[in-house]
Amino acid sequence: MPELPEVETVRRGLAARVAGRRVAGVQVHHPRAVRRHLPGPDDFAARLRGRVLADAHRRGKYLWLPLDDPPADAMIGHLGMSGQLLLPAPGTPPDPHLRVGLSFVDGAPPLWFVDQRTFGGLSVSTWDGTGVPEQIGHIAPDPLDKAFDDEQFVAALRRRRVAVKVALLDQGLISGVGNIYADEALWRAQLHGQRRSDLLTRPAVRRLVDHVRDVLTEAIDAGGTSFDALYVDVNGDSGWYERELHVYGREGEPCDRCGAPIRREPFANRSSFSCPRCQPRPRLPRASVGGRQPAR
DNA sequence: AAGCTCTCCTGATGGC
DNA sequence: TGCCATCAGGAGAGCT
Repeated sequence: MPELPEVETVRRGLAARVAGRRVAGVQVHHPRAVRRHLPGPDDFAARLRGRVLADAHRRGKYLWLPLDDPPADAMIGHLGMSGQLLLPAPGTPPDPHLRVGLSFVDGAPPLWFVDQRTFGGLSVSTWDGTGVPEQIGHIAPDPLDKAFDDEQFVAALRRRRVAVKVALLDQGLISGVGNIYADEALWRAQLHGQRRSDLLTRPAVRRLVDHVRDVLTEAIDAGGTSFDALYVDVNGDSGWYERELHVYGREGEPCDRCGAPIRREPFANRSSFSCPRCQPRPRLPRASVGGRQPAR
């Protein structure tokens, strides 16, 4: 599940091995993979052909590769749930989930966008070389970005009136955090995800941000050591998951802090994992947040 | 208008 | 054995 650390691992691989290469050809095998490129697959291919992919940037879970010679625009990538950007060694068998392939003029390994579930995608967006490309302008800075302002985030979160986990997953408020790292950060901060954002104290939110940053940083370090340069295991059985996760996917196992069995609860059509003792549920069931009261 | 629900997609898994 | 339901989940469209 690519969240910020997995995407950062991919970015580093692209920066090291793709930057500077000139695109020879583009094959779009599945139009859905370029659905965010509104002019369509042919236009997508035409805008890349002959251009140089220069460098690799990231904000949150989005990647972009500036297009050079001449410098203008950028190719944007999002891995969604199951996307991979791969540089297959010669002789690698074709992948059944190959959606887009880029070949390069120097005969270097092609760049494959492989995506089983096609939640991710590629596109070309206008970019003037400053800030972020137009298409991802609505994405907030991530907490590892110099542009991220802790106090501004603390204030913005407390202005909202939502479950704190909803705020952590809102990419317009703070980017890069997904379901797994949200649960891990909340466990570290000893907060239940349904705590209301507007009722948290400033110091509590500051602590939470620090935990988010720690979790992401530690995950990048682990990803860097246990994954190949460009391969992120979408099945989630990387070393990091086994070794470091405290709550996610650990229902029934003892809390590493207090020993209570980890609980799993439904959350917005998915699951949340937490410690029932370290992270007590808020007393009032979400007041006006979350809509419907139970029928009576 | 902020907050919430729904939808996109495929493969693994479990119940009957 | 085989079929169906459920789950995984990022993000944006659309509704209230």
